[in-house]
Amino acid sequence: MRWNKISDAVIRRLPLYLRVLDELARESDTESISSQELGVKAGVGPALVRKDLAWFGEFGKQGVGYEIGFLRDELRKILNLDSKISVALVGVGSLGVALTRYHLKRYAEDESFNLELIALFDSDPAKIGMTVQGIPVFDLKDVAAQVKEKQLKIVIIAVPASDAQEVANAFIQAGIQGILNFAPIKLQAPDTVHVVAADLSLELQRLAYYIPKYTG
Amino acid sequence: MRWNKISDAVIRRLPLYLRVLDELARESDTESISSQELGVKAGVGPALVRKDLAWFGEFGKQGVGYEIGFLRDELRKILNLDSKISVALVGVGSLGVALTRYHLKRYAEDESFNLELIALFDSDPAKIGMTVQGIPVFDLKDVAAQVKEKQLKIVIIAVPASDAQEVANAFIQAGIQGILNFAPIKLQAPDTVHVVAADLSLELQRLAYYIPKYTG
DNA sequence: TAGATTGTTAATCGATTAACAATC
DNA sequence: TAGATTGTTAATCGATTAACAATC
Repeated sequence: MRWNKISDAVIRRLPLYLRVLDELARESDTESISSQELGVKAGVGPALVRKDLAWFGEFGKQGVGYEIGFLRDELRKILNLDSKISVALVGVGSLGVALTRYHLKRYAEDESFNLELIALFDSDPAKIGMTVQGIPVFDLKDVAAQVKEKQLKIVIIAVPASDAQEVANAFIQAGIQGILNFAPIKLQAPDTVHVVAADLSLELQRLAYYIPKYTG
Repeated sequence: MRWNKISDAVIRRLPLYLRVLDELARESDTESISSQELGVKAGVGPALVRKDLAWFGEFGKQGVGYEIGFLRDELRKILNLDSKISVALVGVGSLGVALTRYHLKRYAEDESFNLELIALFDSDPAKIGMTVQGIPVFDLKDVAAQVKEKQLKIVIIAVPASDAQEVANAFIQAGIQGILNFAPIKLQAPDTVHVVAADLSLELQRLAYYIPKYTG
């Protein structure tokens, strides 16, 4: 499936819809849901819900709404979550380990979270060869070989800012497709590689703007 | 300082500019920077840089640009980062501990990261009374008292999704102003409390969209 | 002064919302 | 059939970019 140039604003709402549908499929016994209801649960207007979905096909029935299980399956397909995607994580420090645990928990609990963390990387000889939560830690030197062998598609970067670009380069070179970056720097990458910034400190600094200096 | 209704799109670029200016102040010996150069370094168009800054005042000189140290100081004031803001974190699991370490590192390394983590919370009696990286762990029952006593303004939520809303309610009740939420649920909060979602699994699912099924 | 760059207004672009014919 | 709700087009809203007079 290939659609031409759908806005990122649309794409970031799809996992939100998917989460609502997963929950409904689990906990509700209703068969269908209207754009109105889905919008309320996702925090989005009903017209926007319909417009977002309409980019990918006609999934609803007039007068009825969307069949929950069907729409969930379609969204999984659209998001490439209908088959497993292999994920790596680099930087087995406390953040890396915590993210590994977090990831495994999401994988276990959320049916639509079809991203499987199967390889960790570090440069510390004391860590290489270990397993963390059952996942092996490889030498950073083996990135190229492992990306190829394990068909790794996405890498989570949890190394210090000073190492992040170099590490990213190694994975880009090896043919990774997506990067989730926790280091507080802007990574340079070709247009073919999608980079998502998870920059905690920027978010906190932004939050500070909304804190009135003198409360009360 | 009070400006009326400046768009969130503007606010989220300010910490980015501030980061560039901090780096320039440290590593460069030039006095000033043009909107052109600042834009390149922040990944933003020059006209947008000027428009963003112009919301808050006239900080530049025609024909010259912006004086780096001055603009940095002004941005710190605008973002309320010119004086310390007290931050709490709840959920002293592996993610909470990792975020604590991450936070302390940012605080030590980044001059403009004036958000000080001074209190941790958990409900596990085995953790209450401990310190993590020198920061005390309090009982969740003491939220109200500690928020008041320590003037806590922001809380980082790193508890399981099932507990997140309840925990958020306790902090909201106690008068917290901002929440950074790592739990994979949409928190309900009054308009007076600013909530930022740090939802790792949504970001990864979004990234999956951009991964072509068959590579090569 | 001449060249450069700001702050700001007008033009453009893109995203959201409103409205409604089609139809289940 | 009558009521409800989709998919889609048109209207609105908001954000970014272009252009340029003011001025350092």
